[in-house]
Amino acid sequence: MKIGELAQRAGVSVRALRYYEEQGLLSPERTPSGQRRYTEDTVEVVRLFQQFYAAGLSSRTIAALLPCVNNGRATVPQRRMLRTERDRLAARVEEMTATLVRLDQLITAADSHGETV
Amino acid sequence: MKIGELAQRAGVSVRALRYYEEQGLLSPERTPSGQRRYTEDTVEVVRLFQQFYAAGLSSRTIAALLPCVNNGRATVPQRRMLRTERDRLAARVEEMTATLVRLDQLITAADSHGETV
DNA sequence: CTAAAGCCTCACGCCGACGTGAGAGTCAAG
DNA sequence: CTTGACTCTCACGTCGGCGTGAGGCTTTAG
Repeated sequence: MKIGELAQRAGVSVRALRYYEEQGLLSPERTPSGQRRYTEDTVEVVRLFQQFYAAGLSSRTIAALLPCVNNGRATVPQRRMLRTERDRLAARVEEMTATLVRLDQLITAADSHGETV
Repeated sequence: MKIGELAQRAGVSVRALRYYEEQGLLSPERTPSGQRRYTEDTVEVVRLFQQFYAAGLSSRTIAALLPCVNNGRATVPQRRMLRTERDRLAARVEEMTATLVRLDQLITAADSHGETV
């Protein structure tokens, strides 16, 4: 499929797709005239990228996870990477959960303090 | 206390403290010569800021939460803000947890695929 | 008293994930 | 065969949270 359709179906901008390619995350075929042609599975892959970006992973990190995403395979150091990133993400989730608790404390404090200030 | 001490005790840079002030997060007293003087409680406040920043909140958002942080009080719209931000954060935590699960899937897939590729 | 350390205010630099034209080629429909 | 919708490649702009000097006062230790 062409870049416009992929963009729409994956919920990102055309610019973003070109950027992902620049970062080594996508390598679409090209027509003789130079236009990009993507396969169906790319839709899901791009959505996964979005999820990773949203989780705070960088292009570099995502690029490093690519062998797993594409093949389901990975060398030993790649698997170490995977676990490292997993742990990093888990730590961030814990931090944010703690922050959530703090916010809740602030809310209950504010609520109990003055009801209709 | 002076800015350098606060920076060290709160674990941020002097530049960061000046930046927080620029964003309306801090309003320290000034000596006649213009130097900033902070109170003890500011140490904890700054740490809270760091926690909020780490959770992805912006300066604007943190500024909006200030009345609660400082007074434990808030007007009705401020409390709405608080809840909105809480919900936003909660949503992000859920997203990231989902991403964590995805990563775990990738890991187990990679592990079960080829043991010592 | 003097030197070093710390503080002050500009104000430009950086990085990452794109946005946003500019200018030009390409492709399907009428 | 033209028109309008897409696509291409530069390449600069943006935003947020600071880093990093520059140039100049102030405070503190010896």
